[in-house]
Amino acid sequence: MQMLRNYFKGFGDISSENMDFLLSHCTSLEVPKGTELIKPNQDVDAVYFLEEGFLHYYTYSDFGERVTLKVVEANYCWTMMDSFVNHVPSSDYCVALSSVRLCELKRENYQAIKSKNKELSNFIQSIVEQILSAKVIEANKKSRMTIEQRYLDLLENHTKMVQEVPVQILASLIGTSRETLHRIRRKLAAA
Amino acid sequence: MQMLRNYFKGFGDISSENMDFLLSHCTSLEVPKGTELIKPNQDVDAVYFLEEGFLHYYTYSDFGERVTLKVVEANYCWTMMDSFVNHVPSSDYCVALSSVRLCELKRENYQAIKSKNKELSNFIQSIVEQILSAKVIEANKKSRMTIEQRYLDLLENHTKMVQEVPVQILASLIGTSRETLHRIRRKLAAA
DNA sequence: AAAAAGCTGTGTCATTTGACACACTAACAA
DNA sequence: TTGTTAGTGTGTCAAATGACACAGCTTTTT
Repeated sequence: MQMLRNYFKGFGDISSENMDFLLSHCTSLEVPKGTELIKPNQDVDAVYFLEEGFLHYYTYSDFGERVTLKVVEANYCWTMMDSFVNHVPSSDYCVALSSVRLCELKRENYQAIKSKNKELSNFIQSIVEQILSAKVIEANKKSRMTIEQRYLDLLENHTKMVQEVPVQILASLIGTSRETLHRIRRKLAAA
Repeated sequence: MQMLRNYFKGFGDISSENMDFLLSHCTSLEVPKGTELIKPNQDVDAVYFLEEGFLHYYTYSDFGERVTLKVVEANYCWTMMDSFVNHVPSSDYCVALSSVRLCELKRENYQAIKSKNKELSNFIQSIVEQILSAKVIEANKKSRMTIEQRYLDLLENHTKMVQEVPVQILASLIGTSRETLHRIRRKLAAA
C-alpha cells in the first residue's frame, strides 16, 4: 500500500487523516499470471492501481484482430473508464501478463471518499483533472511519433515493459505488426 | 449561449440558479477565419466551447511535419489541457479554420464555480469525469480502426467537417497523407 | 485586375508494410 | 516426459503508402 500512498502524494498535499481514510477504502490483492480481470459484458465497478507486474488491456477490431489498447505497468492507475463512469458493461478484456499485485478502489468507496469532506473531494477532483491532462498529452504524443519513435520511447521510458511483455503485444501497442517491429529491432541492433 | 446551456444540461440536472451562475461566468466571443487563438509559449488560461465553425488544433513532428491533433467542431468543449491544468506554456497551435463563435471560461471563473457550492462542484467533477471517459473511448476507437474506417466514421458522424475542412487536415487527423486519403475517396466514389 | 498563396486531383516510382510460411525455442499441462 | 501451446526470428512477395511532381482551380492579397 506504500506505493499507492506515494502515488497519491504526487497529486498534492493532503492531511494524514484524509490520506488514511483514502487508503482504508482500498484493498490489496494479488492475482496469478493469466487471470482474466475483466471480460466483455462485465460491469467494472472499481479502479485499479498496479503495484507490480503487467496487465494487458485489449479488444478486437472488426476484422477479428486483437488490438492492444494499453499495457498497464506498476505505479499506474487504471480502469475501464467507460464502464466505471457510465455504468455500462465493458466490451474489452484485461488479463494479467504476469503475477500481479494491485489495489482496488470500489465505486461505492470512491463515492464515499468524494463526499467525506471538502479536502478529499477537491483532491479527487484534482487527480481526475491531472489524469485527463495526462491522457490528452499521451494521445497527442502518439500522434506526433512514428512507429520507430514510439518503440524508442518504450525502450527509454518503459524498459522493463519491453523486456517482459511479448513482442506481439508491444507491436500492437505502438500500432504495427510484430514483423515490422522486428525489422525495427534488427535495424537498431545493427546500428 | 443557449447552445452551451444545452451542452451543460446533457451532463445532468442542476438548479436554474446554479445554471445561471455557471453561464454568467462564461463570455461569448467571435473571431474571424485565420485567427490564431493559441500560439506556442502562450499560457492557456481558459476553456473554450465552440458554438459555430471549426478550430484546427495542431503541432509539428520532429521532422517538421504539421500534425493535426484535433479538429474542434460546434458543440464541443476544448482547451489545451496540459497548459490549463498544469499552468505550463503550450507548445502547440490553435487556429480558426472558419469564422468561429465561441464561449470562454477563464481559469479563475472555473475555480469560482467549483467553490461556489456543493452542487456546482459535483457538477463540474461529473463533467470532467465524463470528458475523461469520452477521451479514452475516442482513443481506443481510433486504435481499433483502419484509416478507411476512420474516414467513414468522419463521413457518418462529422459530415459538415468533411465538407468544410481541407482534405490535408482531415488526412492528418486520421493519420495518413492527403494522397492516401484521396485514394480512399476515389475508391469509395467508384463503389 | 493581376499576382500570390492555398487547395485539389492525379500519375509515377521507390520504399515500407502486412500477410503468409516455416523453423526453432520456451513455457506449460497432461 | 511428452505433447501442446505460445512466442520468436526470418524470408518472400504482393499490396499499400509516401514522396515528388505538376496542372488546374479557388481564394486572398496587392
